[in-house]
Amino acid sequence: MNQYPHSTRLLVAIDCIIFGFDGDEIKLLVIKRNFEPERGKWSLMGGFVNQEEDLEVGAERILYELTGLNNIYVEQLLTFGKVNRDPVERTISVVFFALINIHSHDEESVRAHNAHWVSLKNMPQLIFDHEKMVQNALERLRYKAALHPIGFELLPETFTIPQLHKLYEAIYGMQLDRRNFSRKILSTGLLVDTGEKNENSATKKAVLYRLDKEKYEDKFHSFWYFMPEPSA
Amino acid sequence: MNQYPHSTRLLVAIDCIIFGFDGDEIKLLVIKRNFEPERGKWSLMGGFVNQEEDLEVGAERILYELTGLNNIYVEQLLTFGKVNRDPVERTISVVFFALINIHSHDEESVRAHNAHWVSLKNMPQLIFDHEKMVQNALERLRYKAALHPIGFELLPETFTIPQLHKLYEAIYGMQLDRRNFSRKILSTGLLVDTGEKNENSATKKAVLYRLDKEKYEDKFHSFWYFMPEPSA
DNA sequence: GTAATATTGTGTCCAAACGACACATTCAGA
DNA sequence: TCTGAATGTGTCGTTTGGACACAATATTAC
Repeated sequence: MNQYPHSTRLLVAIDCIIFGFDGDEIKLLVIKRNFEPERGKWSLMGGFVNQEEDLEVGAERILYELTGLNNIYVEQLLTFGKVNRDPVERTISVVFFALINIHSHDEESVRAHNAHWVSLKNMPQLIFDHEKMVQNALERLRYKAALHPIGFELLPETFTIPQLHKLYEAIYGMQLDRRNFSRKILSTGLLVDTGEKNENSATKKAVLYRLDKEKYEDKFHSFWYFMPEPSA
Repeated sequence: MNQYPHSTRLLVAIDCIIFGFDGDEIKLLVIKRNFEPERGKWSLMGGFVNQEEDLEVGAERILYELTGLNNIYVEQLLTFGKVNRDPVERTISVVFFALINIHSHDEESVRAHNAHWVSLKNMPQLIFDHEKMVQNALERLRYKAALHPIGFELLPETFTIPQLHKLYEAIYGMQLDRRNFSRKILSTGLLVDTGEKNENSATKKAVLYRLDKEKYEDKFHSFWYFMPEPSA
């Protein structure tokens, strides 16, 4: 098996950025470590890569372990590998970032792992280089959400345009004109009117939409704004 | 040192996508392997991560070894880690992609490594999952070049707008209106007229421009097109 | 039951940007 | 000096985007 005997082998970890949206701001799911090193400190959910496990499978295993969720939006972010990033032993960390509906996870499992949703504006200190990972993930989220219809992953199956509007304001930390936003979103043709209305509202009830899955799949890899489709 | 004794350690490699532009099309620098396994086949330039070496440093070392170049544009792409991607032994590969001026590298060194520039449209078979890596890098190049002033990395210090135009047509594999492209590029304010002209031309000589480095640094992380700057 | 208030849906207007295209200019070579 | 190919600049009509007004809906207060 070992035909590359000259080279050193390293620990390979997976860390997961898990974003949710509570209706007001973007939140991050972090755990309070109950193991050494850094017991009691805040950290991203993570684990080591198993010998016979693909990286993506490992990420899904770790996400499932914490949230009880399958089939969620996951994408590989970057790999962090500074020599001294883990004081115990050199460890390469492949970071994934996931978007979930904040109300859909398994409460039991989250409690068992000592996990909590924290606000990005008010984030506790995280171990190692985990804060850099989060910063990087936030940039990626902003990047992608500006170009691809990715925001829906943070909302329930059906949602209103005002909810979507608040989500985008939270992602970019800025105010967006309500009416122009609505026009832009509707012009994508990705939203389908369910005919129902949001009963939770205290005033005028907003129309509930759902994603047009087919158009979503089709359009996902195209830019919303800039370029005509590359050909080859 | 080994305080994570339960976990398996894996080989970690670095592979480098190196793009160049010959005036007509995007080219990729690949090597003909003179070592096992897969001796004699085409492959990306790569190497293993050293015990005491950051990933970025490793990538720069490998790029320097092949091209003799420092201070070139390098960015981490993705990490490939399928269990059986390397038939010899499980190896995680962190892939970087680099953009260089195709005429600036060290000819000696490239020859010594059996390296060649190949056309993307006419690419030979590559070993392992290297073709996927290239495909992925091409997508990233298209993505970034549409949003950030990254194309200049593939051109010499001074260049003409027709050259830049051809570069973008090559990147996207499509025709772009010459006049509209020119207007768009000039409106970014990133180009400085050097006062000189391209003496190689057989007809009307085009004006040579160079990058305004300061504006380049300032604007690099902002989108060209879509969003107003995110605040926090 | 009616008024007040907050929220949602739709529309208007003007300026900026974009794509399609015309025309004038410059250079090498016939 | 004429010709052809490439380069630089401009025009025009359409579309898009941002700023903003107004109407419709539902809850609550009186």
